[in-house]
Amino acid sequence: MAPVGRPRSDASHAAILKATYELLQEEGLARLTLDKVARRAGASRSTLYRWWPSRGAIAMEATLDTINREMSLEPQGDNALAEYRRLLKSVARAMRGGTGAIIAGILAECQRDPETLRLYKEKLVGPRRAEIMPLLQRGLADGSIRADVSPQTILDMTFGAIYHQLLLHIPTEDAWMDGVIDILVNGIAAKPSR
Amino acid sequence: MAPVGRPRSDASHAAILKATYELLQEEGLARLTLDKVARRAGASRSTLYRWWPSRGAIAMEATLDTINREMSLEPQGDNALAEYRRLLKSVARAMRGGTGAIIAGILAECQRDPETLRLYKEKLVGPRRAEIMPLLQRGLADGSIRADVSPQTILDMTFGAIYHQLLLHIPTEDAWMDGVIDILVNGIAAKPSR
Amino acid sequence: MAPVGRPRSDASHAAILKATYELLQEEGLARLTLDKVARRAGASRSTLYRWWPSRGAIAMEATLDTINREMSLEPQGDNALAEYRRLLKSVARAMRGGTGAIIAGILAECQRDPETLRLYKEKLVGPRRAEIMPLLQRGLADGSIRADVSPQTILDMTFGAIYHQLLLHIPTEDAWMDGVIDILVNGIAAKPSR
Amino acid sequence: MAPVGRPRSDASHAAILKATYELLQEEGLARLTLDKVARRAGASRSTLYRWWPSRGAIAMEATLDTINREMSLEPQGDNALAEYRRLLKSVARAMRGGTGAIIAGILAECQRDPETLRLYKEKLVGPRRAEIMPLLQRGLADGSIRADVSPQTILDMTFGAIYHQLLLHIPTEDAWMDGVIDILVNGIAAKPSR
DNA sequence: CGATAATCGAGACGGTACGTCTTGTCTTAGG
DNA sequence: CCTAAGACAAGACGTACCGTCTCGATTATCG
Repeated sequence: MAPVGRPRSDASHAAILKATYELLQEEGLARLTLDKVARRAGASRSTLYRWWPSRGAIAMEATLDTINREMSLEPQGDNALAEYRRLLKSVARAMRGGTGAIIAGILAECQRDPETLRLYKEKLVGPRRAEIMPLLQRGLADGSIRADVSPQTILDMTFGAIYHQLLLHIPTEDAWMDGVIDILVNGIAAKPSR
Repeated sequence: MAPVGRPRSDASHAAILKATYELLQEEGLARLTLDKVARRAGASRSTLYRWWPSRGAIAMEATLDTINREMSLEPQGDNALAEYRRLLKSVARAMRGGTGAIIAGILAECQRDPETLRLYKEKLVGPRRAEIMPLLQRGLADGSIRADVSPQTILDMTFGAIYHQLLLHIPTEDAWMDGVIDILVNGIAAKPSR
Repeated sequence: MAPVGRPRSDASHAAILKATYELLQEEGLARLTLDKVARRAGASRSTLYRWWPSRGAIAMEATLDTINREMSLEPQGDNALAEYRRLLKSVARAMRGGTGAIIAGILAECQRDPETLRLYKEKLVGPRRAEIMPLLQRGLADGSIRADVSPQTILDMTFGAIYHQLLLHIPTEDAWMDGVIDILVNGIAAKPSR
Repeated sequence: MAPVGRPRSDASHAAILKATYELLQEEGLARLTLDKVARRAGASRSTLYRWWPSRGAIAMEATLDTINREMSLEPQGDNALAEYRRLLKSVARAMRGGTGAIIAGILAECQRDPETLRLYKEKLVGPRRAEIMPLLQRGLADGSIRADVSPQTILDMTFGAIYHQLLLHIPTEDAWMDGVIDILVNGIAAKPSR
């Protein structure tokens, strides 16, 4: 049963997300106003408020595609730790671009608006972790990762370190990432001989 | 050489910081307005603008005492790693209170105002790290910490993990902190036999 | 061609003018702030700024009705000079009330804001003069006013005298007005026998 | 008995008046702030407040010399009306320059501050009228001015007309002034034959 | 086909905070 | 006692966004 009334305009929806993403790259989330988005998208402010609960929500949806693409990992046959190492370096690299700044902005927005935080956890943190988790599970299963560490904590430390740099506007250099990974892998790797 | 003109009012200065701290605890930095601060402090807005460059700067100064007190570490004679472990748990504990939320707010403010970020690094991150660094240096010196890890990176990972939880509004439970410390210490500890 | 967007609120518009007029009577234009107007009118400051370029403009519009009503002249069949005499006394009388003080305030505001001066000439001086001019023209036509005086100058002198008293906060008493009219009429009346 | 303490600084006093006069010419009374005066005069704001009750008072004192000089009339042996005519034209001419604008500003200021109005009447209107009055008295005495007109009213009309033009920022052209004088003199001149 | 209903744009509305400016008072040190 | 310097409380200014609202116009489904 099709809904009654004029259907939602896909063109408008897309234009809004496009405008938002452009503005995010140009000025960052802190300087983003819904009015500027609406004007650039040729939309009206009411349309924005109709479909999104908050500025953070629009920013998140506008960035999700990019984020997912840049961070995505096609699993390769290596052992878990090697693969994890490769993954982290690709994440760090992705974060050096504009995407890192956008995520930092979203994280900041989460401190002003609980709804944005909720969405952030649901749409960004959750899926990302769900994607990586199997890798760590595999490591736990095959014994390459110590059995007594929580994979969640591993992820907390990983993303914590990366995001902390982002928030301080310090680029996540490869060398730095190597250091982090080194400590991390040493910390979680099962000790062969004990 | 005595300064000319009416001297700065200590009473006003103190009242402003007090009012700011109270408001930070009650509503958080996101809801803090200079007007509310001025009104509660019995000060005028111009006085605020005279002495502080931004909202973030006031918030930082108002919180610095508390932060420094809560995070301070009186060094004890243990070995470096044990002491570090104790330190981190005390930090995590401090962050569970209102102070954690305030710091998360400041970190968010840093994303909107470069000056606040500069002050944050200078007044908060710098001193804190300078305070802890000797501990890690001691560990490096006595061989309890692997010689090939950067103490800066250790701190990045430590605070990164803690602050990441803060930003996601997840309390830094003792058990979680134990897990982090465990990975960290294992990751940085020199392996006795290899 | 119907205007697009939400239409202007007449209620708000009226409430603003009403509030302005009340405040003008209570405290005068010098003490009038847009904030007080907005608050009393239950409007927002942005609405005021949207529709009026300046404080003076609001004050003028708010007073125009009253001024026009109080100064209006229903022409009577007398000869021109007699009618002019009656008109001036009615104007002087009107100016003894609060309206005179308001006009003095507007005239003062004109010295601080060119736009207000422009509006004053366009909305107040112009119409008023246009209304009176036919009377003087009639006098000129029927020979009761000397042909070599400019009606504009007559008006300059008339209103100049009255407004000068207003600005010095000297009530325009009937006796004084009689003196003015006497000089004026003698000065402009055609001499029958020469 | 000599007064105790540091004597009033004439240099400061003079510098303040000079700075005020310059600023009045450059920007007008409406844009004049005591702060700008103090800064340009190298004085402190408290010194201004010590010696003058208001902005208007400083402006008035700063302008009085100029005004008195520009408007001054050295009486000549003509008959009263001819002399009055000459006087008015000189006043009108003086008012075409910056002085006219300054007086308009003072008149405006009088609407916001009663003290300035009081001073205006006392220091400016009074002396000026006292200076001209003998002229009119002479005319009354020698019968060239009608006995039944009040000299005060004559002055009201004269200055009223001139100031009204000033307030509307209309230059007091010689031709216009001639028209005014013509009406006035005709209005007040004793009719030889009746 | 016409009624109904939801969407869209435009833009006005009441609010709130901003950062700046000016006012009049005060508190120093020093002449 | 006066002066320069300058801090202070107060409060208005004009601007910028916010989230809501009220329109006319558009575009679909359903009777």
